Amino acid sequence: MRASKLFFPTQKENPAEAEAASHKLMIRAGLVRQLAAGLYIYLPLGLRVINKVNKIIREEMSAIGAQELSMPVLQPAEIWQESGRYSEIGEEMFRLRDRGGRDMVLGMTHEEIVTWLAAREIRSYRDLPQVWYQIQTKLRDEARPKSGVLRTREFIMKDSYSFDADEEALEKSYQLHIQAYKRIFGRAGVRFYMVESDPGMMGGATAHEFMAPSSAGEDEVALCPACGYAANMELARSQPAQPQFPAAGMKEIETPNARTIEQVSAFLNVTPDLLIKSLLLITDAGPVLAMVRGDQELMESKLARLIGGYRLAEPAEIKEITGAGTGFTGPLKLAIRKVADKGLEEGVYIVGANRNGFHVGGVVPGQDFQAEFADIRRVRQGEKCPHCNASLKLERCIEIGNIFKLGVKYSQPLGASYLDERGKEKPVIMGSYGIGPARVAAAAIEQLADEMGIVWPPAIAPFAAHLVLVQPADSRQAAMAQKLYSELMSSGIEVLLDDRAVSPGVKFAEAELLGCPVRVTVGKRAIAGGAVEVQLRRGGEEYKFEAGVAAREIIGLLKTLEGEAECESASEESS
RNA sequence: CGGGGCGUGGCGCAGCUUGGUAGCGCGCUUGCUUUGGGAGCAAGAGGCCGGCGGUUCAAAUCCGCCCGCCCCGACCA
Repeated sequence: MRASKLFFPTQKENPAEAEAASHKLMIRAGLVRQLAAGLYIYLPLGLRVINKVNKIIREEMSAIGAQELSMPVLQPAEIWQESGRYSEIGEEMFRLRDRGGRDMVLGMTHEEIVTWLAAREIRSYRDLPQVWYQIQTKLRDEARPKSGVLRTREFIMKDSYSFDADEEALEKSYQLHIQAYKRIFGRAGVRFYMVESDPGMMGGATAHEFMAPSSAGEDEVALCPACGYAANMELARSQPAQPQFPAAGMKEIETPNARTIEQVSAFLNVTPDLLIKSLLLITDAGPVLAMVRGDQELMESKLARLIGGYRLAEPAEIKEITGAGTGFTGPLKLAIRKVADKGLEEGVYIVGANRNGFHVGGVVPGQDFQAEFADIRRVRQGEKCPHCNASLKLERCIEIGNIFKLGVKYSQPLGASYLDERGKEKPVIMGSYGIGPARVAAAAIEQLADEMGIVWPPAIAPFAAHLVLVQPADSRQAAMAQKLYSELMSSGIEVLLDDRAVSPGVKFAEAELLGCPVRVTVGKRAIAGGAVEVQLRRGGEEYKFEAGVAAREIIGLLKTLEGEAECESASEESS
């Protein structure tokens, strides 16, 4: 491709609305343009990158026997009513009506549709297993689109769906996907972790996420550097250090005006980990008291899995339910549902007395009050791994892929069943597996970019080589560049030839901004010395190759680069 | 949905407090020069100041409503 013909509107300055590095650079390098909140146009360079990612995905999906198909984005609401998600999912789903007045939706995912298909076409155990996948547009009316291409309302997604006869076979499909995903992200050149995750609205028991470490990410994961334990914070576990507890034996303590954990601990001159933080919450089923240790925080998603949706009680409600003002809430003599963090099962604590100006010391949970004990606290950096006692590390990540064991969540309501060897009808056991190609590209930018611009992993770069023709008007330079260009192209190397009549500074700066793995310079030095200069975008290493062998050398260099750039799973790297 | 910020040529911004001629840098066009790190000189083009309404002799500027975009939080297959 000649730069003089390529549409790649670059910008020197960062766009005002961009925050994330990938967002700024994708706009500056002319990869994307924003149409509206969460809606992006992919320009030629951006599309090339997405297509590279998709090509890797197709190869690896095909390698595990998955078959590509395509499904409608516009879908009848009926199917979503049958699965139950029409009412479960709120405003996040785009809903509309066709001219005949039928309720329709725009697909945010395709479990329902693919299961509808399976219900009609899979009849026998002989038809199983199947893995079908699609790389298609999905739509979600996101509450808050953000960070450029990382969270959008319309996006391309690879989704695959496995259909198996039983749990054992599902496990096999699941493992195959894990392998494929590791190969895909590895080849794409992004660092990633595979972590345990919350199945959420997808349903099912087991789920994992593939997480690319980046400060631009929205998720946080807990990682054990020793045994490899890795989990999304939504369900990560830990063993916190236990403090020295005082003797048991309840006694009321006067704590005038000491309401917060800090105030009470300062007033009584004890560390916050000897207190219990009691939060009064309101659910549809009435008030719930949630308790965590004074120095810890409630992990709201963990609690929500246990008690459903909730909100904090208003001061008036606290007064009404506990009989005291805010800051003196505690579990004693309170006849409502109580959930205490598992870490509180042992120890002796100070709790609110449900009486203004008082706390109660020497309280033994499980003895002085009853509660459901469950893991509802937020894991903190440095706490001990639940498996091996090493210190956990917390890291922000971009979710680039996820895999779920769905079981019969969709096959049952939508009637996807088969006849087994004995002629008995059984539900198909399903799994679902997603990858966001745009997130993979953005994660690569986040992880590798420098002050000058993007640094693409070779496998997903829009071009393998960026050939800078310094002075197109000089016929000797033009001829040398043209020859090299043709040689590389005929060997299947994708080259961007910068033949524009702009100053050299612009060409070099833009080559760095675009981030292709190697830059080849043909200028007056190449004419004088007979050798072209080659510089690696990543690391900046420079080479000189004689004009006659330059093409061959560059091809060899690219091959080496691609091999080197393959990322192992980041978690395996550390173990 | 709650909280905050922003909206002025294509991009980045100033002007708004204290109402009166719309400005800067980059980019763009033309010409000449230049050509290994975002070139120089000269001449130009380009803006219903997000929208509607109000106050005023007069509104980018003051007031009200609305819209859009970004950030934090809630939400998130």
